[in-house]
Amino acid sequence: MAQIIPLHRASAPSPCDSCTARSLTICAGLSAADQTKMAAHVATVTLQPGQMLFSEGDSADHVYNITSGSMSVAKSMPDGRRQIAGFLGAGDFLGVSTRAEYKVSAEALTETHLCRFPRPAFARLLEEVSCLERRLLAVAENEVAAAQEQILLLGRKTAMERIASFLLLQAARMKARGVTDNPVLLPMTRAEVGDYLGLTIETVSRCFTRLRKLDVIGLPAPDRVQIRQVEQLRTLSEAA
Amino acid sequence: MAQIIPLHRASAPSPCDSCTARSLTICAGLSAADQTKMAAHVATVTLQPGQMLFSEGDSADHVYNITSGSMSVAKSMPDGRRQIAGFLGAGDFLGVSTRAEYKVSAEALTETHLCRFPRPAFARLLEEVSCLERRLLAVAENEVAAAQEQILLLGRKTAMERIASFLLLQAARMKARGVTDNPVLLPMTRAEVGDYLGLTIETVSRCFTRLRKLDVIGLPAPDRVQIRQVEQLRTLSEAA
DNA sequence: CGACCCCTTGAGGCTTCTCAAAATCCGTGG
DNA sequence: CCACGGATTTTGAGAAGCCTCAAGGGGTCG
Repeated sequence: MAQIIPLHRASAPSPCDSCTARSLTICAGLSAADQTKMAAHVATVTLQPGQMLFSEGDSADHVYNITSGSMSVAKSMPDGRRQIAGFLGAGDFLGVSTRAEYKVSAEALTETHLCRFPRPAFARLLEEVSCLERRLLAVAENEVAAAQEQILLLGRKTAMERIASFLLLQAARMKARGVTDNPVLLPMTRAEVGDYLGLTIETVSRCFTRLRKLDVIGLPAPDRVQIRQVEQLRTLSEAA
Repeated sequence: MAQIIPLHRASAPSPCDSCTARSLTICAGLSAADQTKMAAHVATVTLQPGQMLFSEGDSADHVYNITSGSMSVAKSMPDGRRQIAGFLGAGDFLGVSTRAEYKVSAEALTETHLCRFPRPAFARLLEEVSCLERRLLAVAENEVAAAQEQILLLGRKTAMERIASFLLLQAARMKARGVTDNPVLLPMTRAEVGDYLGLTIETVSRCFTRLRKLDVIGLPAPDRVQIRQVEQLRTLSEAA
């Protein structure tokens, strides 16, 4: 279980202009003038593994953009059952929705750096930077498509199909980010994979073992998955 | 199983200005001039129950807005397993995502009327009507939040919890639309409820029966659910 | 070296699915 | 108005997949 550490325990936000220049995807392609406008409002936040950025029900005061690292976005039930809705990485947004409260919790998986915008500043930014809205809309549409895929996975796929789909998805995401996609890196624990796929850690572990015995994957380390037979994995991701 | 009827078998699209004036939510609050701009590009489409508007993989040539009726948005697997990602009603959008192909199928549950925008016209509209993008962003954010709720339901809730959550959600949606929210109307079959909740029709039916025997709900007709004990239903929606 | 955490493996139980059949609803036509 | 046929819903019995509970490795860090 993740520790819940108040945000102020994280390294204090500080003025930041490098994040816009480096890897804030939203800024890629913006004019220099627009980038400057954004940088003026930006602060950085650093989180250690297991630290919460915000929790379900917290007042939604800020919008965040991940500079580096990886996070999970989750919802919980009163009895402790948890479901991770998605994993986020560099360039992804948190808290864009215009609500009074966050509807999900956000937790760091690895050391993570974020850009933080106070909501009013972010709203002003939307006015000033004309193409920002278009970008956010495209991002949101992608999120919807990813969520629909996840809904199919959770509603209709078997444990093995979920694991196979997950590995392929993770590989595709790494490739899209320009990182080596084989072996696949899993910056999350088995518990987090399970909470993402709607399974228990035991079932996740058993599926990995079965895939290894079938020689479809290799497991050089618990957080490293060597894909040996992509086609077989693809078949397993939708075979009944 | 829904019949697959090519779109051209539906009533032919025809010029439409009434739909913008009446219930096209996107237009509510727009200036008269902006509404006129939109109407110029709009055609209407009418679908009968079971008719497909488009299927997964179809070329995404149009954007739609539902004027009246209800539809389902679904994804399928090669072996026929189907998962409904959501139900849509008056005011909801279809096909906003800027992709070459639709990633889901859209099917009418009841007789449905839609406004249809050719994609290029819709893109122009985004330029011309300044507040449209903001609206679409808000809509997309709501879709993401709804999808996350659905992900929690599919990943972690029991059959009974899913049914209870579904009934409460359906009641809330009807209330939001200004329709009577008790009894709840279910414009979809048990098969569609099952495909939405990741269950079989038998399990859906058994849960309804159990709720009826507990006197939590009444079933005056298969498509009508009288909620007798809201609090009990709320408890059941997250009790293990 | 030992404690802790995470991962793996095993045995048994429970929820849900599958397969099958009966009951109900609904539109059609006599 | 009633009888009929098809589709939908309900109910039942048995099977299967995943979860729960429990114990045993393996790695890391103090």
